[in-house]
Formats: sequence, structure tokens, C-alpha cells
Amino acid sequence: MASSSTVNYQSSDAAAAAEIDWVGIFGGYSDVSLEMEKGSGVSEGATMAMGDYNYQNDTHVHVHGGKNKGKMAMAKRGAIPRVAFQTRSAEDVLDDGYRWRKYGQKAVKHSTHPRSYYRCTHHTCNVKKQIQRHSKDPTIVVTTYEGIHNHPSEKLMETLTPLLKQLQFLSGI
DNA sequence: CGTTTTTGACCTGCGC
DNA sequence: GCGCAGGTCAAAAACG
Repeated sequence: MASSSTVNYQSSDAAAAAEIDWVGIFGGYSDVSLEMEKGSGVSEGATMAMGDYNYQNDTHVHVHGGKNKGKMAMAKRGAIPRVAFQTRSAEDVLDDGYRWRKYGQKAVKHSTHPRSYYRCTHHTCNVKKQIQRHSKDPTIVVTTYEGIHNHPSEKLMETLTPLLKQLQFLSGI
């Protein structure tokens, strides 16, 4: 991808040019359709809601001999929250401050525009997200997060570190 | 040279 | 039981 060149340091016009209201998403705007599904499957028909699993302990994982290429990662999907929202943007990938590694891309059945699968590039953090273009309106990007980060965003830390040091210095006086 | 993307194969759940 | 659709893996390519 050519857009990956602006991941780290530049201010990445993708987030600036797009009409994203990150504050508004959690405040409950009407423009974006937020959808959380927890243990009891909610799965409103707004966006994709294919699999809502409620398995708590499926320790009955048996991999019979031979090829186990695609391992079963769908075993322990207990209480992973999923948040899906749509955004009007020209860019496919939205810069949310985290580093994502793409691990797959599949074409959805009824729409053109494939769906991309990303994963957070932290060992201790296996948050996944998938980015899909809306089938009818190509200007809308549907982003689905799955999981919660257990580490701060690097970009946020980068912008916050000078301020923290300044505060530390001032408190020493 | 290390990290990320690409891309086809592979796996699993579900419907018939 | 089979085929389809969605999700993931992993080797090679691409990138900085």
C-alpha cells in the first residue's frame, strides 16, 4: 500500500481530511451508527453481524493429526466487545493512532469492494479490526473493532510525552 | 535487513 | 455430507 508511508510520524491527512468525529462516536451521534455487542448477542442489522459467539470456555479444542494450517482461533471468543461504525471518508484505512498489520483480505459476497482484516501490532494486544467499504455508497467506510487495547497508542504517547515531561519539570519547582 | 503487504490455501460454521 | 461464505495463516514479495 502506498498509504502506509504516512503511518508513523506525519500527521496523516487521512484522519484530517475525513469527517471523523471520534468524540462524537462515543457520545452517540446520529451520523455514525454505533453498534456494540456483548455477551448476549445484539447484532442490529445496521452493519455486519455475522457471528456473535457466546462461548465461554470451549476448551474442547482438538486438532486431529495432519494439517492444521488455519488453526482455530475461534475457540475462546467469550467476551470480546465489538464496535462497528461507519465513516464518510475517501481513504480506506483510518488512522486511529495504533499500528495495524494487515493479515487478510476477502471479497464480500454481495458487494464489490473487498474487506480487509487488520490486527494490532502488539504482542500483548490482539485487537482486530476489519475495514469494509459500504456496498452502495463507496464514500462510506465501515470499520469494525474487536477487542480493547491494553496499551496506549504510540502516537498518543508521542504527542503526550513532551507535555508530561514539562509537567514533571514544573511540579519539581 | 526487518517489517508489512500480498495472495492463495486452508479451516470452520451454517444451510441445504 | 457437501458446498458456500467468511475468517485466518503463512510464504513470498514489496517496501523503507
